[in-house]
Amino acid sequence: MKPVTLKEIAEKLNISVTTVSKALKDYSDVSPKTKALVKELAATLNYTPNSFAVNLRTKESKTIGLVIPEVVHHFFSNVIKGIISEAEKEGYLVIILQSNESYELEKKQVELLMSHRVDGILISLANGTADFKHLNAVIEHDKPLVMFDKIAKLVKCSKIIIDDQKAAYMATQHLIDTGCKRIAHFRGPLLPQNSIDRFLGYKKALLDNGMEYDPSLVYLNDCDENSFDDGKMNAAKLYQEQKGVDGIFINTDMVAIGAISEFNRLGVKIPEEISIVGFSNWFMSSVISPTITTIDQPGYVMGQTAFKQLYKEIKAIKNKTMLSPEIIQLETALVKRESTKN
Amino acid sequence: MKPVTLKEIAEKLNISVTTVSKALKDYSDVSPKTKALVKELAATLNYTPNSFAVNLRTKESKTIGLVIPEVVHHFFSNVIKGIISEAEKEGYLVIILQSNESYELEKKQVELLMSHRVDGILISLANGTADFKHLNAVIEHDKPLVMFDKIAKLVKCSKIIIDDQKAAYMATQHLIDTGCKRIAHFRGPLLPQNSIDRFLGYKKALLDNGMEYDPSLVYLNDCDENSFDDGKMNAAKLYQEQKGVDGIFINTDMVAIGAISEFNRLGVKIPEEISIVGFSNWFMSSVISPTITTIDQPGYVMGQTAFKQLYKEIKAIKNKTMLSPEIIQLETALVKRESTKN
DNA sequence: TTTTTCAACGAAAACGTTTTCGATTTTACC
DNA sequence: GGTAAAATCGAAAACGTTTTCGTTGAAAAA
Repeated sequence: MKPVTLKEIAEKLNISVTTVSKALKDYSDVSPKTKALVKELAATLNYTPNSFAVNLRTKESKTIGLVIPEVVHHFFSNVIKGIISEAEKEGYLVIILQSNESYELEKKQVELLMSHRVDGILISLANGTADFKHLNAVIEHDKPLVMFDKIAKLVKCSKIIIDDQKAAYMATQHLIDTGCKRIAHFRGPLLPQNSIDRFLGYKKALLDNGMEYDPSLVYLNDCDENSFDDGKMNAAKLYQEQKGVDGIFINTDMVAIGAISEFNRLGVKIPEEISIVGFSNWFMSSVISPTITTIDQPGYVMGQTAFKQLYKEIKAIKNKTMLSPEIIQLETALVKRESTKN
Repeated sequence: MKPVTLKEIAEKLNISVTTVSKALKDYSDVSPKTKALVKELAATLNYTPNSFAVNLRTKESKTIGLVIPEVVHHFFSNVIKGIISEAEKEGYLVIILQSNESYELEKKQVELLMSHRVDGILISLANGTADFKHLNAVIEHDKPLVMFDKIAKLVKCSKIIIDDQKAAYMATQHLIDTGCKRIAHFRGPLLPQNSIDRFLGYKKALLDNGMEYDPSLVYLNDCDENSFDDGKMNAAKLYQEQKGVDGIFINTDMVAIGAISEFNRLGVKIPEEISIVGFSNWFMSSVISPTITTIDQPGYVMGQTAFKQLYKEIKAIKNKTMLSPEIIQLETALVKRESTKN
């Protein structure tokens, strides 16, 4: 059962392929009569343009690539959903690839997308990525690239982010406002800009409130991941060290959940003995006990915004107009729940 | 900065496009010398074949489509990951689309994928899907189609599933074994095969153990979704009705979490007063308090298996060999936790 | 030497579409 | 009736590959 082509329609109607093509695209130089004829036959034959041929001719595939560190992740799931839904509105399809937080893999995936000639690339960096040649290569090939969430400041492209520093400041300030005197920070992996900014926000909030900044209260992760077990381990360590900590600002809800789980096990009361603020506002943090005070990170909207920006740039390149990169900051909000006092 | 083509390589080397193409694909009728020459130049020029042209010529895109009800979902995230990772091994890319549990949208998405001429389609049905014309159309166009998790028995294609009935039986049996005398069931939406089979397993376990099956203890969902709020509502309803229920087998962990949250609020002790078994083994069910006894549903492996089967069928169609549809059942296991007695 | 075989290459068609540009016909205008 | 303008169509090139089938020249066999 072969797919029907323009040629077949043309032969059946005794007209040329050219006219058929034009009729279907409502060119002004084909008469209303033949247009009607062509469209009718096309409909009954169930004609669909061969997208391979269209791609070759138009040099675009109406497909974009998306590279994220991890698919199984509440935040990124929401981003994916935002991207897909927005892309669909413009007739774009989305190819998803993961980097597994590995620079090597991320590089490979970007190159794979380039060789498949997607119309643009959306990326959130792996925690380990410190070299940006693969990204600059994309830009040099005149292919639109938009980074979101985990970005590299050094790459000249549009970026969709939140103000991590401000959000972290807000989170820490809330701990201070609710009476915490000695506040620790679980900061996650070393490299990504996110971790750095959240740490800076934490530090700034302390200093602005005339509190001491004690580096020994900042707990790093061992690996490049923000995992449940990291939360447990850091919580256990903090408990052991007995430094009089009464509040923790934690990099990610997943880690916060691990910490809470460990504190529950150890019999540490939350928020009475230790208050906790997480980051991301996963669904999970609203159903765990105690529910977690956290920073709402708008994943869905970030996905939408990222695609919209990419789409703008795709169109710009088609029209050969230059567009300078934009940095778009999305709003975050503190969500107060049971893991902090009020 | 235009991409380099075979033609340019040919001109630089003063040979024909044909020979260049053959050299790169190691045809036997080109001399080792020219092969080396071509390959070297191709490497330095950073040649990558124009996939649009290759697609048009070979009539395949090395791309498959995936349609799922919902992206933001722990189980489906794992399936996606399994599919992507397996697809990558064979050089396939994955386009993801959602149906939002809507039949209309599902139909549209399938047609969209067909018009983009993917090499095959993987699908997990929307809860509302009761008509299968859009799926049969795929098969009639000789395009491989594999269904997983939420399937339709009536469609003649390969299916990757778990034995829902057996798993539900196991779950219910566990409630019985741990002393429950009056067991309710939250069954989820009406239509999907999953719900039906899990319900049947529940019922069979009761009868096999000489217990009464009471239809009034089966709670349906209002809408086509398995939501947190459904769990809360059904739990509240069950609490109000005071039917002496001491155990519940719940369709999905998400609903179970809602129910637990409501029981916690109402002061109902779990598992002392009511035991609960969920379904799916989400990560969340291992961190909530109490942790939930549940059925482990292998999402990642299901994704891998689904792609492998699709790949087999893609190859079969290329070789024009017939392949009859396969039904592959994956193993599930009961994960005992705190929401049931022991 | 002549014939046969084989190695190495290239011309050309094909995949199905889009678009430019020219050709033809019809209509409008004086 | 003649010319100009507008309406309608189609030939052909192009996008970049892949693959079939011939062609050439040289080596091997006779």
